[in-house]
Amino acid sequence: MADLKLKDLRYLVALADTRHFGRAAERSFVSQPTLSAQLKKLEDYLGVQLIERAPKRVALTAAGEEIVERARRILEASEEIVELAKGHRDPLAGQLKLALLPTIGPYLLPNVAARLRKQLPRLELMLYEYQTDPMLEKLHSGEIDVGILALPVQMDGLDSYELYKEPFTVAVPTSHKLASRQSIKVDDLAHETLLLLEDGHCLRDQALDICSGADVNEKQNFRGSSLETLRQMVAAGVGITLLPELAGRGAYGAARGVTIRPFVKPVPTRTIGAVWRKSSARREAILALAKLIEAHAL
Amino acid sequence: MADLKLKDLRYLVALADTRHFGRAAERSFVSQPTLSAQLKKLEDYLGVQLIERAPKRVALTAAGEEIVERARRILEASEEIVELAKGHRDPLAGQLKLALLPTIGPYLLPNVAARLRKQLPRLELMLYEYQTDPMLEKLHSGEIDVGILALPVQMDGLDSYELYKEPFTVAVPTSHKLASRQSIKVDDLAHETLLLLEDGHCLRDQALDICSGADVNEKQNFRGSSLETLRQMVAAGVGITLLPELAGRGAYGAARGVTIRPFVKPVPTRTIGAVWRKSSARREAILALAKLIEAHAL
DNA sequence: GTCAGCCATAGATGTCTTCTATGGAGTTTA
DNA sequence: TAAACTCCATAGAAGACATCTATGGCTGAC
Repeated sequence: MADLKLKDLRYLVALADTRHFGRAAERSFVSQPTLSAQLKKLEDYLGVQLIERAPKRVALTAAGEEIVERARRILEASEEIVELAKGHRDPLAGQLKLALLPTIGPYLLPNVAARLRKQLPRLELMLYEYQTDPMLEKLHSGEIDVGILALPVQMDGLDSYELYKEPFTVAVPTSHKLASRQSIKVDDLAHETLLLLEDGHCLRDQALDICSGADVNEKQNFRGSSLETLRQMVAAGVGITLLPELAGRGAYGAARGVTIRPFVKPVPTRTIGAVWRKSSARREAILALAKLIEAHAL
Repeated sequence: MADLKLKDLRYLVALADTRHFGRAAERSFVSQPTLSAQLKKLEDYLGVQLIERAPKRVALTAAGEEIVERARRILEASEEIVELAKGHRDPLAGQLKLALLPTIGPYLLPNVAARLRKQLPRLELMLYEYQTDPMLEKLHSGEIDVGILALPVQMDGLDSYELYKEPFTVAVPTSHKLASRQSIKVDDLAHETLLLLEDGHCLRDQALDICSGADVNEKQNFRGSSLETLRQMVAAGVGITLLPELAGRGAYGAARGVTIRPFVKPVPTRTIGAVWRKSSARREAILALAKLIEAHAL
């Protein structure tokens, strides 16, 4: 046997309101026989008479009254679902869980935060910081919607969008001999003491990769836990380090005792991109966000 | 466009539980393509993507999660309706609003109350006392389900069942000359002072009708408001009255100073019946009640 | 590279809602 | 008292839509 249908409940409530089959049918945009027959089926299905049909008087039985009451609640809740869905229709609204690399987040966000609020006002960003591998895991598991990291990464099931190419810069103590140069070659780093982040930070590998040609010495027994740690170490004269350009600019860049110098061409860079699940329903919001960052990151 | 269907919500909840189209379909007793297509239609109708479809991973969007939550509530409530209906299926259960004439109620109920509780234990009787006309009104309006009164009455839209024929008896002061008779003829009432109920009581009209042949005098400036008032007046020697047989028996019948005597044949009687709306859904319970009264009233 | 798992699509089928037309009971009006 | 009207139920036809089986396509695993 068929089961309960919302439509039938609507018919029943319409009848309860009008106490008249014809007008209830009209209100339900169906013919009177349709409403009549469907309500009879509803009674058959429930095994209870809901309606007293008298020539000039339609009334509900006790069972009918109780069921109408619940039917109203159900119909209200079903309307809520529709309304709720309406609220979710705007692809540029709602929560978007965004993760950034620790070497990107604090330096990129100040550049785009204001524009974000203006251009995507209904997008509620939830911010997280993860290193590449945990970020990819949380992306796959659905914990976050989009990650901003250094490309390339393993892309199975993921889509990506290239945001910008970020030049590396060299950070040296202000008193260092390289501080007087306008720009620096990779070979100039030979025999320098290089300060690097701890394992897990992709920036560590990128820096090592850049310096693989030159004969540099990584400072032993030291692993910085953040770029700010590195910066302070450089200021203290312990060694030099490589900083992504964004990290060398703005409020953070002006640290005392540290001088930032660009590389000469070909400037080593890293590619920053946004990554999300191919199957993500937030693709549209993510692309809007990505394009905004692309345009205003640097 | 079609509207929300409970079945679709069931599919969605099944998918939320299993996170697998095939198993959700199995749990819903439909094929996988059916569930797939219906959920897509649901998304189209709501205008929101509810499901992230990835090769090895089915997940819900934020909208999906919220809607599933409400869908669960709706489905629970719809189950409640079915359960509620089940509880109303027993035609011999539930409330039954029963009205009796004031000249019947106190005398009939003691005879049947015990049997009622035993034979119709799930029937919850709500008792009322009304005179004939208000009773018929409340019957038509649906305020009460069944009335017990003296037939015949105006039967438009009503059904009736004859319960019993109630003989009238004569109540006289014990010191009255008629008290010594074994039985009484209507003509014996000639020149007696007759005590009657106030207007509105059908018993008043019945008594007047019976006595219309004899030359009796209704006590002026007096109208009893209940049979008990009349009985006390008789005991006080003010006059005589007619009592329905049930009112002359049992606990009430034994009042001091009052003697009850039967009429000789043809004994005047009134016909007591049950009356209900032709359209009433409680017909079955009413008939069961009526047959019980018919068997055990006298 | 092949295989298995899984969801989407296509086309056919059948159920069930819905319609119009009509019947029948009851009430009101001429 | 008959006729017209109101209102709900029934009948039969038409149409909409959910459902099925078969199949395709994509992905991840061995």
